[in-house]
Amino acid sequence: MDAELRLSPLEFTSTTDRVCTELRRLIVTGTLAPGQALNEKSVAQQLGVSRSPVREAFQRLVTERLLLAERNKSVTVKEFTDADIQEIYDARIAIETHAARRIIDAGAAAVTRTTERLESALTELRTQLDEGDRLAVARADLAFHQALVECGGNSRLVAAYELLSAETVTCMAWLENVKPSGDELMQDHRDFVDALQTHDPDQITSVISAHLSLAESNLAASTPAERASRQSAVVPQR
Amino acid sequence: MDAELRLSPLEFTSTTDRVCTELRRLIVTGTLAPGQALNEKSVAQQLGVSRSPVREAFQRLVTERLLLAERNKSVTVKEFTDADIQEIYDARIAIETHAARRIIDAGAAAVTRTTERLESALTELRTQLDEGDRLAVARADLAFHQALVECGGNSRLVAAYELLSAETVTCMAWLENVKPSGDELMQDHRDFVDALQTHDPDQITSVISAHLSLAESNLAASTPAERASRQSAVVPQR
DNA sequence: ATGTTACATGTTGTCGACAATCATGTTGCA
DNA sequence: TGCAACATGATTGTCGACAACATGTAACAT
Repeated sequence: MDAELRLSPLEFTSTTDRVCTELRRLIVTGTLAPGQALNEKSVAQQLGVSRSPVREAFQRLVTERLLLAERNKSVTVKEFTDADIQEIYDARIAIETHAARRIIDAGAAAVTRTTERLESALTELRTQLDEGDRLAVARADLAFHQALVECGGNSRLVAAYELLSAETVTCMAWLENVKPSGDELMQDHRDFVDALQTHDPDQITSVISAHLSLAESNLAASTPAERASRQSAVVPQR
Repeated sequence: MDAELRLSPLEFTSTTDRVCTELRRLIVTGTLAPGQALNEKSVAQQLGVSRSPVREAFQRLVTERLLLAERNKSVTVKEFTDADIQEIYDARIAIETHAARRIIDAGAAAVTRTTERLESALTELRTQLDEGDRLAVARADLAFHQALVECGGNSRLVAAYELLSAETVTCMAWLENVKPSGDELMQDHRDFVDALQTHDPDQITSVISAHLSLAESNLAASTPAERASRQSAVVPQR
């Protein structure tokens, strides 16, 4: 009967999921300004859905720390202080160093496998650097680090790290990051990979700490990016 | 005028918050069985609220990994496998060791302050041990570790650790934990505090790893707790 | 007896509406 | 002119209703 036409897996995604994804995108790309209040009705109308899924998406994004909720007040896009940036990078150090140690503990094969993934992430980073899109570079950078954490094999730490990644990108989107040159950035990540291959936990730990501390100070030293251009496209309705 | 009756700070908590708190309590105490399906209407009726706040609470608890959601299916209470337990304790090691290192980095004053908090947590643990309530002991144990993480000063890691704590308690509530004797447990935590006072990062790191690895194997070796008694009090409506 | 179809029931996903709360601007009065 | 009280409008919190979906049961055909 149905021998020939083998159909696709066919995947549905809930409305809440899509709202969530879209809002997350708008936040991490900086399209929605920090501190920006999000009107439920307005967001719902512009996305063409009702308020229920929007509210549920808000709930999720609040626990993801991208939105801030206060009773009887509109949720607002989270604003990041210097202290936040410090915390984010500190937490990233905690998770990355742990992942690296676990990978080394797991033996040479695990290190090799990780190295391959990191190399491929590096290639992507180089591509994006040549491309020139600031945010795409930031995402490729983060993808590199995320690959390391994933190789650590702890899904809970991966989840925690994803939240930190989203926060990091959000910060970068709103601060004119005093980025090192592309070559410097690449070299810095190469050192990272090399350190992993020494199989020395303390070595890789100090390299990670140094790498992230540097990135943190680069970010903290940045100035707020003016962007009257892409003014919040999802709220003005007043 | 209003000199005499000075009123309270007066705090309101949203319905969603209360639903969330109540469900969390039922889950971590094991009143709700792992795998148990939660009917929205039934839960709403029994809590005396409508489905909206219940659904929003579900959203939060899903991101807290206490509930599991599937499209067009009832959310279910998360079930934990041995792999989960392994992950949870591994993640706890990552966060606790990092916190300890940061506390030591912060200097002698920070270590002293931390020690005081840990001592007070130990006193509470002793009290609960004498009391004899298994779950209360587990909570006191977790409170000790949580105090350490809080002293680390990174609110994001504290938040991540709270999720892990809740998962840990849930596991303990459902497994007949082969607990060491009260004295052993106390001594183990005392060693923990002593290690911190050496101000040696590697020392405290290995003690934490050993402590949590031991706790993990105790938990993993446990047998599922039969509890026909306190059968799920919030769902039967059929 | 077995497998399939159609139906019946219950549950989730989504929506619009109402009540409670908050923000704002205006009026009244000292 | 300044402050307080009020009126007004908008926004959130909560609710009940309906549609879409999934599951279990009965009828039917092979």
